Amino acid sequence: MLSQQVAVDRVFHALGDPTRRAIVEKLSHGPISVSVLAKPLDITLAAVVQHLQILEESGLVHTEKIGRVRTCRIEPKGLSVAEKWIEDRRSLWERRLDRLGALLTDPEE
Amino acid sequence: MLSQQVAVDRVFHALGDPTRRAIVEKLSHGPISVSVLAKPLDITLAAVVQHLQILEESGLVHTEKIGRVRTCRIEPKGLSVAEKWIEDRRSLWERRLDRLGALLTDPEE
DNA sequence: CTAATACTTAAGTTTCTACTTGACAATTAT
DNA sequence: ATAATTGTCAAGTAGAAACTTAAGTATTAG
Repeated sequence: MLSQQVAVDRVFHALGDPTRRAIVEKLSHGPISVSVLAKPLDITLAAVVQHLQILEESGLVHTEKIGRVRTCRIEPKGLSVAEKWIEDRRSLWERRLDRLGALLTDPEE
Repeated sequence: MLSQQVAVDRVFHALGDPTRRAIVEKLSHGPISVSVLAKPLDITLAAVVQHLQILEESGLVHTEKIGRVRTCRIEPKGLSVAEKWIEDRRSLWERRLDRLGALLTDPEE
């Protein structure tokens, strides 16, 4: 069971790179092979494969090799790790503002 | 007017670093000064200031100096840039699955 | 006035990351 | 069988990023 901390680290590290985000963007339109993925990205296929490894380890992408073709698709659970982290921060911040507002309009402590 | 593309790049780059995420986490509990922020992070104050510059340029954090103390607080708009990017990917992916499901259960094209 | 606090800035170091090259393996097409 | 396609792997390189050190500035406390 991978700690949530580590999962968050990996997901945000993965999304920190613009090329990897471009890959996720592409895959959000549907699954495609590694070479199709690589074509518009002006880096070598080997570099794309390295990005895919990071994306897969982070849980953002799932890949499956059939014959000589590896097909890649988005793993929505990966994205939700990042989404949850953000929402948690926001909710803490907003709760704090609420408490502060309550204290200002209704100062009974 | 900062292009949305650049904003997304900066925000995800900023969130890609664990120390900067720790800073955002701390700040989500309320505004604090640079030195208070630095205390639990075993890096020098200078390093923290450098992270804060990146966080501020990305729009995730706002700081204000009064006297000799710089107070830092979260800027929720920054987080929403990241949130929106994620939600956009997810919605594309889910729409695609819907179309696919419709085609399977109701194949009239 | 002096000392302590709270940063700020610049420069240098180290560590990490993305990328390339080149050789190779497996699968599919001719 | 041979060639083309699709991807894999390891090693090396260049540039970016994180961090430190050291010296300096502005503000506040004693």
